[in-house]
Amino acid sequence: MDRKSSAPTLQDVARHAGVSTATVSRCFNNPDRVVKATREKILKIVDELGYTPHFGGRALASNRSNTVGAIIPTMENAIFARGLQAFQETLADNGVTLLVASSGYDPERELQQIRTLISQGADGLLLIGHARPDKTNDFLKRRKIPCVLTWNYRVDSGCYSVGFDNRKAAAQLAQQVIDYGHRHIAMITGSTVFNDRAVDRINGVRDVIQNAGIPPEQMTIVSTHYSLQNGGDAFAELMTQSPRPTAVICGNDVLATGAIARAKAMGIHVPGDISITGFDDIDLAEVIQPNLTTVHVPHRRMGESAARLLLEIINGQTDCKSVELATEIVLRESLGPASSSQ
Amino acid sequence: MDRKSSAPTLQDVARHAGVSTATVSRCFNNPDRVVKATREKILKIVDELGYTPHFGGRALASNRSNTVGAIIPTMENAIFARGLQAFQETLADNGVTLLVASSGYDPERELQQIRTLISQGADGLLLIGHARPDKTNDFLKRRKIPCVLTWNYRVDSGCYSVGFDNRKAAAQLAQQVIDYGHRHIAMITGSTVFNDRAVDRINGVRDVIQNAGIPPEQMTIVSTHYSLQNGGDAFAELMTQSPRPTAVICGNDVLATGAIARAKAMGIHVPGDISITGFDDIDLAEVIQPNLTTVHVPHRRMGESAARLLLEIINGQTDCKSVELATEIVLRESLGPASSSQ
DNA sequence: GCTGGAAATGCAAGCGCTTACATGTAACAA
DNA sequence: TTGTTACATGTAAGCGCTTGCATTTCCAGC
Repeated sequence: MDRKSSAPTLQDVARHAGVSTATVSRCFNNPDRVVKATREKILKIVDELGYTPHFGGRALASNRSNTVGAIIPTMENAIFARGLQAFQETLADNGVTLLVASSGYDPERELQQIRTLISQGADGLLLIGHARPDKTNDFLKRRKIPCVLTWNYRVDSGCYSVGFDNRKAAAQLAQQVIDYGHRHIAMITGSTVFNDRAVDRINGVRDVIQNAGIPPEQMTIVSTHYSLQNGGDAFAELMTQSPRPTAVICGNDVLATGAIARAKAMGIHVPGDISITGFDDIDLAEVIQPNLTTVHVPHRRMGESAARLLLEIINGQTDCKSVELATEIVLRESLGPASSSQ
Repeated sequence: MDRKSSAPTLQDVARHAGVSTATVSRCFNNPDRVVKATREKILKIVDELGYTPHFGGRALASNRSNTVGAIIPTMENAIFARGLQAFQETLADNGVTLLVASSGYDPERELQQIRTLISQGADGLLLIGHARPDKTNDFLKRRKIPCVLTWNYRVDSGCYSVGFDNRKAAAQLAQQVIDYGHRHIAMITGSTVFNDRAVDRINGVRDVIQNAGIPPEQMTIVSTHYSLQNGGDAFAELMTQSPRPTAVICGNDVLATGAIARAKAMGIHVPGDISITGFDDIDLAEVIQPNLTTVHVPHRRMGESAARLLLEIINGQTDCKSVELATEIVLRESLGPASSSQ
């Protein structure tokens, strides 16, 4: 890499400015410990040379990288994008860079990504959810890696978390569905393997159903990967059932949108013939016809809070607190009264 | 950071394995230069200790980071997500890690991000589009930073690029609009400041309009930031014009979707009263009612090609070639014949 | 059992930076 | 003037790793 060989170093700056490397270094890290005239001279040279500090050297010498990592299941869908964007912005405001990797919902790959990010010098990590293999948890614990788990609030896991109560939120939504008179309810959910959000949402729905006197085993659950296509396919599968459900509760807005699109294609009217609900309240939810009744998740606030918490942990503050955020049911068109055609 | 102090080092591994640090290092970087028995012994220790190489040290010593950076305008919308995901996957297959930052369409911030990523040790960069301030181009050139510019194919810029011809694609789409009999055409576009994609798309439309004998200055162009809300607002603004356009060509699918949603809210029928087109062919396009006529962009292939090209450049291959990808007009419901009501 | 040479391993010099400590300098009180 | 203090700057020792070169080990061929 001849780029590197042509990159100016602290040395170069020091030489040109006629000072020692220590002074240049201080000029960046403790500006007030360098007298103004010197500082200006140095900064001028820095500018002329186009000097940028070398991360590796810095990390090596200071044992600090000012970098944190985030591993999300996928970048491809909007669910995580907004929260991540806010996370990144908040970090940037504090001079911290974000490294992003995506695991494709694969725990093995997640561990590998964690290792990579840590060896890249990440001072801390943002991860999604609490469910992961022991191997991963051991690694995090053994290395004492500052870590915040998001998208699900949980206190028992011994880790900091910023998120919301997926079970409660799903229950609230399910209660609405029940209140609309639905008794035959089905679910389309993402894979539940190492996905505590999905599991909690299912359990939330189960809680309510049971409470309403509906035998929980009567609720069909189709599990699939999150995509419009899969949401549609799962919906079609459910429509072969008899008796046909009058409401389909989907694990997220993507699945729900796929389901609605398929319903239309099958000539099934939503919500006239069947009600469909989502989760997340991404843009899609407001745009699809009929609009999606869903659970609004404060993605941006979640990202910001996670960033702040992670920075506190990294800085060794002792009074760090996990944050539970509230969600909100958004009633739109896709949920209506149970059709009497059953 | 006590994490660091507790992290095992190459030294530790070497000591435990009873070999020198050089051997351990070689064991990772030139496995065949270490005899099998030794290698196995070392790997066992590595596993026991949970050793992960320290990126900083490695980067410092080897002058190579196996990391590339990408700076995208925003993570919040799906446009870049899919391409980036493919980019990342291809890199990962080659043992390279991706660092992502987003600039919020701000050239100043983009430069700052570039600096950060480079000092983080990025061996190369993926950037969006070709238009940026001289300052930025100078920096890239002076540092000889391996770089591929995407989302727009262009040969003149002296940089490698992987993308498509925005102007031609927009022209093809506009031709369709003309062919449907539209004469009063308006555009909603993203900001054109340092956004060559937006500029090219406008020019593509202009080319065709002019060719069709319509005075180009007759085409109203509303420029705004990409968001559903803004797309809707811009659409409402256009509807106050007289004569009212019969077709609105939008700079991307997000704007177009916002426009369609607003049209519905205003009681304007698409495509009966007015036609609307998009660009990108993101998921949204197939899901919105009416489906969006748009330009399909091969996002995943673009990401993969960009990754391969960037890796070649970094590895010093001499026969690297920019890649032009084809786009495709996707005719769906939102484009129809010009209404005769004018 | 030697010898020569290839293969395996060790040695040690940095890579660019930070930082504890040493040194130099100026301002001021006595 | 001298001693004291406070502050600006310099000196140099690593941080964890790679790698050119030196050294050791091993074994084929005699």
